[in-house]
Amino acid sequence: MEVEFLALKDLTSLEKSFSVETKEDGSQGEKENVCIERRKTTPLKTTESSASVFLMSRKSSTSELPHITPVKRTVLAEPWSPTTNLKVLISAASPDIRDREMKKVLFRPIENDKVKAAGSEPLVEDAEVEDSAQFEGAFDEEDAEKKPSRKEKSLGLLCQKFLALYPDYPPAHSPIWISLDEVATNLGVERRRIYDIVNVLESLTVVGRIAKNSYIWYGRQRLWTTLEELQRKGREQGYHLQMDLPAKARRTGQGQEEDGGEGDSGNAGGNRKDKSLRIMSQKFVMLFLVSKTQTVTLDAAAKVLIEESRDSSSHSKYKTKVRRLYDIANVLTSLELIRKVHVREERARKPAFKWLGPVKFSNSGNMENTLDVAQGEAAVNEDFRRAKMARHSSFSITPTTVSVQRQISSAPSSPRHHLTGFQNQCLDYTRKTMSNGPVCQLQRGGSTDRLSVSLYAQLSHSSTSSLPPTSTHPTVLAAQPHPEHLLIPSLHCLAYLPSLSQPSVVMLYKAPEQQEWAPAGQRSAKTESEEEGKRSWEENEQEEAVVTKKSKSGLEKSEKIGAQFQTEAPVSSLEMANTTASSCLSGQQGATESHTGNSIRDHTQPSHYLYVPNSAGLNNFNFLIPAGQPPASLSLPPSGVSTMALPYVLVPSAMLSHYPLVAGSVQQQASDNPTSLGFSLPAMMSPATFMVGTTPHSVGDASEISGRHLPSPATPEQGRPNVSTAGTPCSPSGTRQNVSINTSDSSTPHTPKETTASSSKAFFQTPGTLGSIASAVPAARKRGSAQRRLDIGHSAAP
DNA sequence: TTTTCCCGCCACCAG
DNA sequence: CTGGTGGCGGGAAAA
Repeated sequence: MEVEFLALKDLTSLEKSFSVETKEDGSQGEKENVCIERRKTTPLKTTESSASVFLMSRKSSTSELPHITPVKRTVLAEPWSPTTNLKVLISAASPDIRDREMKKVLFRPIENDKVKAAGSEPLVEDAEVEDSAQFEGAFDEEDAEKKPSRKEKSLGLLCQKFLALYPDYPPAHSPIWISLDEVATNLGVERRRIYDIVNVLESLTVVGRIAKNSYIWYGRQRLWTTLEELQRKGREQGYHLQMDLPAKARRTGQGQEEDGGEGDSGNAGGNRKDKSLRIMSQKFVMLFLVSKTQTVTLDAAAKVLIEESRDSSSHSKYKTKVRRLYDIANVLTSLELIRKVHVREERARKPAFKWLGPVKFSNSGNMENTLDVAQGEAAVNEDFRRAKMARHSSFSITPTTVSVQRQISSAPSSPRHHLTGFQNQCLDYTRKTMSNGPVCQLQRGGSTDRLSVSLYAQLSHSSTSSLPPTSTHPTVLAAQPHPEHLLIPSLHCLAYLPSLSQPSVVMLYKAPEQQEWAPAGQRSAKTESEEEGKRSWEENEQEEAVVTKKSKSGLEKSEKIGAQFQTEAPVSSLEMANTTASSCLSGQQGATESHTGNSIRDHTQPSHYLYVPNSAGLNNFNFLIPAGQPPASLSLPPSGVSTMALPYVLVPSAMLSHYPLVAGSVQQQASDNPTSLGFSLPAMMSPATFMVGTTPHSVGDASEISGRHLPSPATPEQGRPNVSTAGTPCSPSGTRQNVSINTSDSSTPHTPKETTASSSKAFFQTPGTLGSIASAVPAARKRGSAQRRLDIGHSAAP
């Protein structure tokens, strides 16, 4: 696994190399800091959102800096495509998100520019990239305007990214550890935000708390069981009655649960604190589960919750509750358990949410572990499907991808855990994907078969974890384990999104076989989803929210494109993406032909691609590297720096972002984006070769960088394999080499630290693994400390 | 305007 | 204390 990570990193690094210089800015490194700081300090923050992540590593050098001004960097970072890409993918998965994504996408280039302007960087990247630059220019136009909008920072989006980092169904035997610090760092947000997400996830047992800053990722394995329990509890409590009641009537017996209730769900340690968000989340979910309509209005939920808490339900209380519910709803939406709708009640339409998850838990309770869940379940339960539908799970990251594996390099990092799980997951994902609403539409397209393209993404950042010591992460150990598996699964996997904001790399590949996958059940699911989609269209009112948005925002474009196959439905961005990818792989030409995915699908070309989001330097371009390919293309020199030559495809990020590119319908895009995209895929894809410098590992560097204790490779923790080596067999592509890419050295002078650090470490590590620490930690902590100071100041000062 | 909800202050708590 | 958590609500961006 690690390998993979490494690989990703490497990839990242590659990117970096391009842009290398960015790193040099010292400041840039820490996004975290940046993020944090910037907010306060600069307005710039706007953009920031998540993107920044990767950079973190750099920060290593200066632990202190963090606070300092990172702004520039941030900016830089953010804009990037990586994030964007994610978003895109995500969006594909879920419409809502999509919208946001779309919007966002547009601007990144701009941002980049801005950044440049900011001056911090050097831009070298640009220079290097030059070509790209040109392209960029083109793209820029499109981007031009966006900025940071609030949406980019939304909890929902953040949650998506978070979810994308881990597999829905991690292997039972190898738990995935999560370090909040790392996550925060990777996602480029403050910890505070992560708490919000984690608390909700914990309430549903998607994660379980182990210790401070440490959580275990359960994914959806326990979710169904938890939901079932919640349903039971909800009934016991009479929530269903309450729902019906007017407002206050209910009160019936609520008291009991309150805090205690949740227990099983997962909270490990009971804290009273848990109270609110966690409990509130469970109660909110209960309301859905006991609701006949499976639709709950915020208003009703808030009232019910208020009563329980017995608070005085002053208006302010109500307001506060509603705010919290929005937070929860955003997370649940990301989980695809609910979706926003509007219910018109008497006079007006009220915001409400509709449950998309399972309602009947026919199976005996424990599905969780079962088989590996996904498959079995999927097949079996409709409910599951439903749940799945939504998700963009596809995005989830699974780590494993081959590419990743390969890499490994040094980083100590972490978390490979994911990997293990993958296999299963992969399957699942696909299914999900299939099933998912968004995707579902494929059928229409006529292509029943989907291609399975998988995207693997990785985080580039190195988050180096700050916590090295933590130690506890057993997971680590586990994780590594069997690279092989990884590979296999990968075949099936539809898509993995890069989890992070910056996925450094994404692998796209098409499954060789075509599958028939969708078993009847799934199909049905699809159908449903489709139907839903239709309804929404038809129905306008309620659901529309989602749908509409899509259409409005980016969708139109995509849809148009997609139209060929589908109409209304939200296009499955994924497909689009897939298509694209596949097309690329296959030969570019296809794109045109295949407007639809079909053609593409047909192509069997399996190919794996490594998708390298353009990072800083190349704003607009993304590289698709045929992984599978022949190694020939790649060569790795054994020793440290080596350069690889890879055939690659440049894809304007913009395009990627808008899925549209895919189909060949460049035009459409064009329409959207005014100038930019001029190219059609085919064109875009021109293959080329590119050299990447590799550095074997930067691990050391990283450690150095951080200065911290970082264990660096050696880290005790886990035994993670560490590093290097890695060699995991990568899969299909076999080219692990690519992976290795990493590095730093590459061409630029840069600071190794940064590069390495960032690149290498980060990826997924889990919880404390990496040494990255510095970067990550600092930011968070610093921030925290800062606050503290403030706090202290208060208290003390007086 | 209203709906959403980001942001981060600040209280709490465990170590 | 110190640092991790997370309640809470102001206020501003979306709708």
